[in-house]
Amino acid sequence: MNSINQIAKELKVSKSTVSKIINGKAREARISEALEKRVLDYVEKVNFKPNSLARSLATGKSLTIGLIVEDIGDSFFGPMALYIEDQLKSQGYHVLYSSTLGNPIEAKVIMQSMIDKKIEGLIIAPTLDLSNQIKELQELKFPLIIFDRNIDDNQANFIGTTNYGSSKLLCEHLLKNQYKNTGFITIDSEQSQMKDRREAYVDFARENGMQENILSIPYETHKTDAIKSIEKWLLANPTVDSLYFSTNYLCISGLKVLRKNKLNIQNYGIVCFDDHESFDIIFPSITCMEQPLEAMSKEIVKYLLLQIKGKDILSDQIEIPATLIVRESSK
Amino acid sequence: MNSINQIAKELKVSKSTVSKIINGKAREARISEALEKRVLDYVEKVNFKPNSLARSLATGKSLTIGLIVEDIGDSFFGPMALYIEDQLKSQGYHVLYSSTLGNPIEAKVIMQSMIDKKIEGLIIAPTLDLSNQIKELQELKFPLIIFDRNIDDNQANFIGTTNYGSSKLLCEHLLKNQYKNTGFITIDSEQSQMKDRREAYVDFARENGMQENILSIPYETHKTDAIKSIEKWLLANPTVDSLYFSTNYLCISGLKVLRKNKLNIQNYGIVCFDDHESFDIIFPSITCMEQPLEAMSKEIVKYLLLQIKGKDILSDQIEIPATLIVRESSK
DNA sequence: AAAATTTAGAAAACCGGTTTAGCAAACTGC
DNA sequence: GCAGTTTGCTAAACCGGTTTTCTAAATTTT
Repeated sequence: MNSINQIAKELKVSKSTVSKIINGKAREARISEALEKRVLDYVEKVNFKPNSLARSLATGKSLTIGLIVEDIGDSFFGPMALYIEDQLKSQGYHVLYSSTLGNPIEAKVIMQSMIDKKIEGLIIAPTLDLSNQIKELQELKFPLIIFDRNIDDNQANFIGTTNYGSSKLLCEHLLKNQYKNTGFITIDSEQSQMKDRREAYVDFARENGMQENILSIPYETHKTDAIKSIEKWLLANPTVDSLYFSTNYLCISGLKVLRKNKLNIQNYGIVCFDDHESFDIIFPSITCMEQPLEAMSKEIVKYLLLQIKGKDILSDQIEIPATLIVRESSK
Repeated sequence: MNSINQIAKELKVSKSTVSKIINGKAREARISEALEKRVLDYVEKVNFKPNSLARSLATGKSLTIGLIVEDIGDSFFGPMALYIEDQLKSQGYHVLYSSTLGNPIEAKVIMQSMIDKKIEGLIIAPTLDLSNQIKELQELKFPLIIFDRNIDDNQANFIGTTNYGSSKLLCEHLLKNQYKNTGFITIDSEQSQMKDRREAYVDFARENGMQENILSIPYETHKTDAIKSIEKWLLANPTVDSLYFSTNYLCISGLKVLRKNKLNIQNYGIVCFDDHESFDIIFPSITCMEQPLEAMSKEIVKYLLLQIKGKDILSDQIEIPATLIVRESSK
C-alpha cells in the first residue's frame, strides 16, 4: 500500500505539498507547474489512491448517505433504492443501506451504527416507535428525510404519496362501477400510510352509507400465512362484491386464495394500492394505484441535498399524487 | 461532539487508558476496577460513541462489506441482498451496496470507490469485462466472492446455481410432456449464467434431434421493448409448440404478448428459469426452476467470512441445485 | 541597498482513535 | 534492604490524510 507519506518521501517533498496537488489546489497554494507535474506523474505511475477513511476523518465529510428501508427485497423499496442510489451517485455520494424488516429495535441499532460511520444524511422509511431517535437527529440539525410512512407530529422533511386521497379514489372507482359492498383487506399496522388508506375507506363507506368490511391481518404474519386468514374471511363474507387490497402483496395472496377455492375472480371487483409487475399479465388484470416511485425518489434526493448543502433543516411535508390505473378487474 | 480526548481531559486520565477501557481491555491492561467504573460511568453519562472512521483508520478494519449487484430493484438481486445483509449483520458487518445496471465502466468505478472506502470484502455479480479488476483483487489476496454469473478462467470463489444442468432439466421436462418443438427466448448476453442456459438448450436439442429456435434479444432493450421482438418472433414461428424463457422478466414480457395477441396461452407449453411471485397466481400457472436464494446467500457469506478470518483466498466453484417447480403451464 | 512583499514549499498541528513503549510506585524474593 | 517484578497508568508514536502556520529565497518597492 502506498500513502501520501511515502510519496512525499520518495519525491523528497513535503506531504502537504502532495496533498494540495492531489486535491487540485496547486494554483491557489502557489506550487510551481513543474513540481505539480512531477507529483502528478508519480501518483499516476504508482496508481496512488488516497485513503478515504483518513480523508473523511480529516475533512469531516464521508460522502456517504444512509438509506434505511423495511425490506430491500420488496417490489416497492427495491426499485426506490435503485432510483435513490442512482441519483445520489451522480452527486458523488455513496449509499449505505439496511433493511429493518419492521423491527424498531433493529432500526435503532442500524441508525446508531450509520451515524457512527459518519453518514452525512439519512433517508428512512421509519418503523413504529422511532420518534425519539428521529427527533434527536432533527434537533442536531442532521440532514434527514422520512419517506413512505410518516411519524406522528413530524417536524422533519417528509416525502410520500397521497395515501388518503388516492385510497378514496379507489373506493370511488369501485362505487362508480356498481360495486356497493367493498371488503377492505389490510395489515394491522399503525404505520401512517396504512392508517391513511384505511381511514379513507372507512370515511368513504360512512359518507356513502356503505357497509364497512375490514380484514386486518397481523403485521408479523403478513407474508407467510396471510393466505389462510383471507380464505377464512372471504368464505365468511359472501355478500362482499368487491375487494380492495391495501398493498400489492396482500392482493397477490388474495388472488391465490380465489384461485385455490375456484372462486371466480370475475365475480369480484378488485382494486389494489400499489402496482405490481404481474397485475397486467394476469386475467383479469388488476386495477390499482401506481405510486410515483421515480418522482418520490427525485424529491427525496433533492430535499436531502438541499439540507446538506444549505445546512438548513427543512420540514416540508410533500405528498406526490399516485396514478389510478384502470384495468379489467374493476369493470 | 465528544471525543476520547475530551473525555480523557475531563477525567484527568490518559486517552490510552480511556481507549482500553472502552474496548473492554481494562483487565489485560491492568487498569483498576475503580478507574474502569469511573470512565465507563462517564462514557455512559455523556453518551459517548467512538468515531468509527478514526477507529477504522487506526485498526485497519472497517467492518464493511461491499455488495455489487446488477439491479437492486430486481426480484432476484433484491431478495438476495436482503439475505446477505441479514447474515452479515449478525456477524457485525455493514453492507455498502451498489447497482451496476450491467455497465462495466460503472462497475469499475464502483469497485474502486468501495475499495477506497476500505471494505474488508467484496461480493459481486460481475458485469462483462471485469476480469482484470477481479484478478487484481485476487492477487492482492482480497476477500472476494463472485456470484450468480462467473467470469472466464475464474480463480476466485464462485457461488451460483446449476445453470447448465437445470436448464437441461427444463428442456427434458417439456419433451417428457410431449412438447417437441421448443422455442428458447433469451437475452443476447455473454454472461456465464445466460450462456450456460442457452448451451444446455442447444445441446439438448442436438442430442434429441430437435429443431433449434432461438430468439436472442439485445441486452439493452430487454426490459423496455423486448415485447415487440417477442411478438414478431412468435408470429413468425407458428410451429413452435412450447416456450422456454431464460429469465422471469422475459417470461412476463412473453405472457403479455400472448395476452395481447389473444393467443391461447394453453396452446403452448411454457417453462421459465427462475421463479416469480406472479407465476402461481396466473392461469395457467408457470412451471419454472426456482433458484436457491437462501442457500446461495448462506454459502456466499460463509465463504466470505472464511476468507476474511482465514486470510486465505479460496477458489471453490460452488453450484447449488435449483428446484424444478411443476405447474400448469407445462402439462 | 535596505525594507517590504511575494513566492514556493516545508513543517507542524490536527482529525479521533489504537497500540507500543516507558516509568514511578508498590510489591516480592532472598 | 536492595535488586527484580509487578502494578497501574501515562506519554508518545502511529493510521493517512487536510489545513494552518512558518520560513528561506526571490522580487519588488522606495
